[in-house]
Amino acid sequence: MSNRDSREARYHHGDLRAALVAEGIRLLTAGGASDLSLRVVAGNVGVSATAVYRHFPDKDALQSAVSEEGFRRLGQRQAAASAAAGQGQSAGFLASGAAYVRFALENPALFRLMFSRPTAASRQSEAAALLGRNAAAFAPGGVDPDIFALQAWSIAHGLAMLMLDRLAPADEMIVEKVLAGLLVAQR
Amino acid sequence: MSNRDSREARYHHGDLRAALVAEGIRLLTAGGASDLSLRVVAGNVGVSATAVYRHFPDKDALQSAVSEEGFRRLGQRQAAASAAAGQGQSAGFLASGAAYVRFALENPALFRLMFSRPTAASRQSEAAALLGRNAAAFAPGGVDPDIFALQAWSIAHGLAMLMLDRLAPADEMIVEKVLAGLLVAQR
DNA sequence: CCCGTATGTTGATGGCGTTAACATAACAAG
DNA sequence: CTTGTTATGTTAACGCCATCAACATACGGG
Repeated sequence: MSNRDSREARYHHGDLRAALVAEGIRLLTAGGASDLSLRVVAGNVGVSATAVYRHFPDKDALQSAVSEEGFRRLGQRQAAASAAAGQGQSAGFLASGAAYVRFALENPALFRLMFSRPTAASRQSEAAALLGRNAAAFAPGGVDPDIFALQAWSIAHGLAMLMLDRLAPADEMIVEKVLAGLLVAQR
Repeated sequence: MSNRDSREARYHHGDLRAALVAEGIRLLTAGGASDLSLRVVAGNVGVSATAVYRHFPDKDALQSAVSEEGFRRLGQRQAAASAAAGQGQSAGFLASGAAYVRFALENPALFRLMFSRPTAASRQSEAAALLGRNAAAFAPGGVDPDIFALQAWSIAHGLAMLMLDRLAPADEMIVEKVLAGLLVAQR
């Protein structure tokens, strides 16, 4: 009997928090970081600006939630790419790095937001675990796997950033060559 | 005869543009990116907010000028570190990379601003030239020096960013180990 | 000396994040 | 079913922001 299914003009939204995060992601994907305003996000979801404060203490908290969702999606993309190229093999390792860079290029504003806050939550994600396993497997002899993991992350992250800033041409071929350098030492 | 030397309440400032950029750098060094507001920058320089528009078309242009000054300082630091450690030697190359990361850690907000805009002017700076020379000298056999240069820049830039975001511990020892990985292949 | 232009001023506008006060819907207890 | 509590929404207002328009001052070349 409840009209929970009818999406018409209900006073209570149902799952406003999720809707706000989704709209935030959408705005970031569509435009730049400055397009992410509380008023606009709320308005697009069909709710007054201050309703946001029932679910987030301030704008920064909303951005953190959006950022978290971004990390989740990035992790998925990396895992998928890694699996497709052969998990546990060096091709899978490189593919997960390339997926990282590709995600950044396809979602510039979201990626920037994810890494624009000193508040960036350290990811205990699957992605971090995957990186750890790969680092242990592919670190050249005598190199601390933790250091190697940081090298791998740094090179992918730095390359993504430089390409976003147009300081390097955003070319898939270049991505592969730059990332492959990591494994050269081991040949 | 001119009272140009007396700094007292002149209607015309003298070199407002430079003063605004300097104050912008100072604010960024002191605090976060959000502390950089036209009104505050202008106020601290002793001028009304709208005076800024006589020297910059909008806030973004002021930020670009501040960013440019940041790049100049970064280049200086790299050149100095490289010279001190032995220019043309691998130690000098590594030192310039470490200086890059150190600059980022010492000037978080400025560094972020410098790389926060798709508008980031590509640097035809001395720093770029230095990187090119080093890449040509130290690229492992069979590796395109341009690719090697991009690898070096990416790893330094990525490491700096990850440390700023506290996704890696900001430890000088770690910086050296991560950067040294670049040259391992050549041993 | 004087006038044109560069450089500064004040005042106003619309958008922003945020707070306070109020309104309504959902829900649990009697 | 009724009732009171709480979660979730609303409107109104505040102060800060970037920016614009109109006006004021001072520098420097004829």
